[in-house]
Amino acid sequence: MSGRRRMMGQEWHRRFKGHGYSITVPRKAIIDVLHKTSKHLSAEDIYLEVHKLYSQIGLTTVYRTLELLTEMGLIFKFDFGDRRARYELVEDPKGDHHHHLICTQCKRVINYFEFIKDELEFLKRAEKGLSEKYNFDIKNHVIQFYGACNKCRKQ
Amino acid sequence: MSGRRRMMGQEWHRRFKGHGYSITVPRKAIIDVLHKTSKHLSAEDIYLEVHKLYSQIGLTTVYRTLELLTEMGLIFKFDFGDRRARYELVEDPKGDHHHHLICTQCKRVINYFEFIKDELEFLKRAEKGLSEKYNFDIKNHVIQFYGACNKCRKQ
DNA sequence: GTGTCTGCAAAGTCTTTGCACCATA
DNA sequence: TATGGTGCAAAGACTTTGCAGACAC
Repeated sequence: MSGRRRMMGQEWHRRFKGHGYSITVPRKAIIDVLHKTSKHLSAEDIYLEVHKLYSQIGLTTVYRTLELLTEMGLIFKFDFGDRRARYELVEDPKGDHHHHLICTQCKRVINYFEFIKDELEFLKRAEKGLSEKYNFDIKNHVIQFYGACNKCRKQ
Repeated sequence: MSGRRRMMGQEWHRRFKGHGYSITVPRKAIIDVLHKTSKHLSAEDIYLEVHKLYSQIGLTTVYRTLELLTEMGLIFKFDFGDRRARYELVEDPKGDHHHHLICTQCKRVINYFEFIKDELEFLKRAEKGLSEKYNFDIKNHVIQFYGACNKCRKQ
């Protein structure tokens, strides 16, 4: 794995400009927070974190930025069943591609990193076929497994 | 395809009992609505539909039933980006397994039915491996592709 | 300089909860 | 008949919107 794939400052800049948006302090701060974690943060989590460095940045801006990033396909917006949206960088901070196991009872979410190679083979074919058939520009994908976690299945 | 796989009355009954719940008129009505569509209905959509036959059934019951069914793993709860939850039977009404292409710009959702066989091979391995490693009882899975639909990519 | 972005406060909207009554097993 | 289910109304919580001032390029 030569060359770090994760987007650095310049890259974000380019993407923002490409979409006609400008880079601002709040937006950069929010991206940084997402960069530094592998947790599934809610808008408020992010707000609180950003607030430590830039106390003047408001929750509204966080929501607006997250919507922007979601639309650009730079972050994922999840709904794991507790009723607040959770956000995650599409490009994992550590460069590790992962997906989720979600317990439908206790709502616990487990990140898993296995079977990525198997996944790739399948995805390569599917993405190619689907984007041609539906004329759809596929940027990202999500795979989730639902069921009962070790604690809940005992009950 | 011998033997219809979709759950009939008896089967739902059994599953409800298994979880300690009872079958009631509202619950059956809600399941029926989901059975008869391949659309992604919101709680209110379902309420309105159920209301045609049973005008006394309230929106609250719809929400409570949907939560129950989600927890039991009988339906999926999606968040496609407009801000209301959408529900779908895990076992497709027509018996057709499908997944979604989601446009992050206009929020359009396309059901696709291709590559299910490829998917199966990959899933079989992943599910086995993951459920063993995490001691997780996998019941369902979701695969989604995000990007720009044919209309939005032109812009 | 000009269009975009931001913050605050207020409003929205989907979803959940409290409580008394009713239905299921 | 006892426990769980339902409906209504009210509350709750996350998220969005309006508007004036500030900022990016």
